[in-house]
Amino acid sequence: MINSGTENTEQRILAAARRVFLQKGKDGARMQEIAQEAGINQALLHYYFRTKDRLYEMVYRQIFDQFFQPLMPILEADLPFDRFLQQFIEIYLESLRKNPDIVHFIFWELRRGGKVAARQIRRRFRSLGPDNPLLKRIHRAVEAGEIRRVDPLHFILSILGMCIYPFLARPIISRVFSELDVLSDEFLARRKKEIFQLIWEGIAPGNENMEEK
Amino acid sequence: MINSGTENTEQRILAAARRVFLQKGKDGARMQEIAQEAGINQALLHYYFRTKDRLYEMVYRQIFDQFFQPLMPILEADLPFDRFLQQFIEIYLESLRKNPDIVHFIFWELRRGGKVAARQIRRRFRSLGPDNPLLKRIHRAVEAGEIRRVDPLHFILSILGMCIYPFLARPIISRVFSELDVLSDEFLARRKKEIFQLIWEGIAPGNENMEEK
DNA sequence: ATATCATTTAACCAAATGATTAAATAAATA
DNA sequence: TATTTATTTAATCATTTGGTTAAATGATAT
Repeated sequence: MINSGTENTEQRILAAARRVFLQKGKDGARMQEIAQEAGINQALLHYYFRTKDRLYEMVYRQIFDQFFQPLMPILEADLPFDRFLQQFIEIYLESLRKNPDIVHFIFWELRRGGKVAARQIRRRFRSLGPDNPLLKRIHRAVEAGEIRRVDPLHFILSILGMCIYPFLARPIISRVFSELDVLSDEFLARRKKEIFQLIWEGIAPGNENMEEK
Repeated sequence: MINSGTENTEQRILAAARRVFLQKGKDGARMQEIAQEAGINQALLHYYFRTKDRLYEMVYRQIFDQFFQPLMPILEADLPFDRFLQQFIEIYLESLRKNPDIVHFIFWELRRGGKVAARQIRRRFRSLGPDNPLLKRIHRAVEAGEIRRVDPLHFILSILGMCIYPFLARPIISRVFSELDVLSDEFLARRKKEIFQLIWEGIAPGNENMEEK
């Protein structure tokens, strides 16, 4: 019982719900508003998804997967670590740029999501934790002497924190530095460079001799 | 017309409201719940604060100021930059540990807070942006050759990102790495060390000769 | 043409929500 | 003691919210 009309409507609802949930969170989103956003009446929302909880869970799952995507292509490309790191940062920043609304939602709903969030974490337990491919890649780099000895988990937290924070702080940055747009090419190109450079060579004076590739 | 009884009640309400707003956000918080948390009846909430919006704005302001405190003591201490940086990281992490609930709330409500958030940002415009003491300290360090040339703003974003991210990701970390407690002494001591080391010397192989102070 | 599913409208439901009210009592102050 | 302010209770209010209903119409498949 799948036809293009029905599937189109369902997708339309999901897309609308996504927009509203990302903006308002679950608590702040209204079913009537989602219906309006999707261009349908509210009864149809319930026809397709029954309850707000169900709709929310479906949307949450999509968003969760999108945010915690493991970026497998570059993880499998077997690049030297410095090239790998540069590409990781670039792709990660670009992904955040394409979906700037997600970061605020993700962390808030991690806290608020209760069972829903717990379910998604459980579903992705291994790939987020013990079998995290990024963890493994870093561990390999340490063992192979590509980078000095670091704690892989802490290293990941550092990289991700540096990539994500400007997007979280964007509402402030755009107001107090009026010429700065976190989503602009300039800012992100600079961001990519500063992150990589900081990670690779640190800031101690005298660490500046690195040749650009 | 300020007496200890009244002020006590007002503070009690504010403290309760803070706990509930931090946990549920503005949208999810209920006046009846706040009243219960404060051990009063709901009518008194309105007697003191009139509306949910007003109560929220007062609480938001407190929390905002707390989160964006400029840590003036160490900024004024005129330490060498590496010592300064170590202390900044330590104090910042400790501050986050004392108020782990704030981070999720702050960034979500930056997005959701609308006029309220805008007002607070405007109020703190200069100290967050153009006159940011941390920006100045970094700029001075660059000019004095204490550290290599970096973009001060990007550098701040990196430091803050690295400090804040584990707290944001805590709901995940605690589930997928069951032995890890972000708020524990061990984790934070390690975090402090890894952040400083990464910032100071980077990860390129061969950057490992730094003596511990 | 018939049957089934998708969609709409408008009204309705039950519960929850922020807020108010009236009256009484408790506490603080002069 | 008298007055004023703080606090309580229980009920109420108006509105909103997620969800339901009945009937009709539109779209699709056979």
